[in-house]
Amino acid sequence: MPELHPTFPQGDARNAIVEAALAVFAAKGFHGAGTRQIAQAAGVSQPLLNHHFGGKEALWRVIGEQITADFMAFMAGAVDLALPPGDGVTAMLRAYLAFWKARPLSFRFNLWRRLDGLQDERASRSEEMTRPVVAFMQRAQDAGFIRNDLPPGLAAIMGGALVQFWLDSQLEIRAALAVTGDEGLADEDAIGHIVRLLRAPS
Amino acid sequence: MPELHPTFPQGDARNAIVEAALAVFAAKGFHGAGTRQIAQAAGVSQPLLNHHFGGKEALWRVIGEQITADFMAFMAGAVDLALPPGDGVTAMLRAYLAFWKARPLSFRFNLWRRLDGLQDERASRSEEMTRPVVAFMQRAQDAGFIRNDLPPGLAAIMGGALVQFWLDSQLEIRAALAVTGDEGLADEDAIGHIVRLLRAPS
DNA sequence: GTGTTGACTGATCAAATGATCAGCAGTAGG
DNA sequence: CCTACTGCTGATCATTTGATCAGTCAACAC
Repeated sequence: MPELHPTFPQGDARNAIVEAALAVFAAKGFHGAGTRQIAQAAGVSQPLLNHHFGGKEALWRVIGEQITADFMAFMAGAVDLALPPGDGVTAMLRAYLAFWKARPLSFRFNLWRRLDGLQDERASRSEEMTRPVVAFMQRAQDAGFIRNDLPPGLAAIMGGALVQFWLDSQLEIRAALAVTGDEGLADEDAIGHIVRLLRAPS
Repeated sequence: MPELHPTFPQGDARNAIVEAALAVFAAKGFHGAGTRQIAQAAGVSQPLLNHHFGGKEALWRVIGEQITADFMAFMAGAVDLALPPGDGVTAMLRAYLAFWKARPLSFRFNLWRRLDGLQDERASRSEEMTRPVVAFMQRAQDAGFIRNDLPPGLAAIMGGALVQFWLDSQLEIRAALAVTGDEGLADEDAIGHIVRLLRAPS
């Protein structure tokens, strides 16, 4: 089952290359991944990769854009403005977590991308990704659900950061919990804790 | 001014290599960095790098361990068990932020390391790094300063995660704040917000 | 049939990689 | 003076890198 939405309906080899490249890039990053390894994982010859994408860097960029597009589409469907603020915030964080949890390779690819990527690309991307979320958070804040002692943009992005952290650092989290003998937490518990941090004190 | 504590008192070239390697590794990661580029930045010949460290990978490991050691030493001096819980938590987060803020190269190196590094290395490292912090957080929780509706380990590590996020994502934070016309925040404001999230409701 | 187009591959290229080796200079010990 | 050792370098190694090129093959148009 492919992690990425197919780029071309019938482009068999092409999609195979994209999926294989995603896996290799996610594991070793841009510089660590070799075109031959990608080609082998895709079951095609190495020149074919250049034939379809024009080069390793272009392939990298195609994958990155595909992930962003998938994410935007998913979130657009998950953010429901009709929901009451409380449920809405929870649903949003839950969707965010579910999306990446279902796409571990894309998640790791994005981690690499953040280190490699150029600054301006990063800024514009985050701008477009956070805008709707911030607006939603402000609404929840106005409704008295989210604490109002911090800017809505910060509340929104901190929620995202904590979910990101939850996804990224299971190892560290488990270690920290073990210090006091606590056991691991389920995803739903994590969402609950994060929402509670952001809630207005009742 | 070197970012790393000198490894050898008089090892002139050796320390130059370490500093140069830190810079190049931080910029491009392990696979993106070339030994020739490191040598050139250090003002020495490329074979000298092998002569002193035995290889690129060993050099990478030396730097990583040096950063961890510096961090541990710094935090040990910054965590003051005599402080009242509230001030102690604030001081701890402030120290954490100050340490990495003063060492942007080391910070970025560590980001790379987290992606490259082997899992077991990661686990043991985080284990040893978080243990004292968790213990401290539990004390602050018992004293009623930190909210008690989440495990102390989670409180400790979430505080760290938010500071980390603050350091790592200035770009995204600025973008999110701009959506509602808010301007940037000072470090001290960030610390304040983070502590407030973790505080017990009064 | 012929011609054309596009997907695809094996062979190969120039460049860059990390590592190695022989040797140079300086210095300390005898 | 000789030896030994250490810090250091230029030259060079084998390997791997991403990219290119010529050419095969099948599908399709006419």
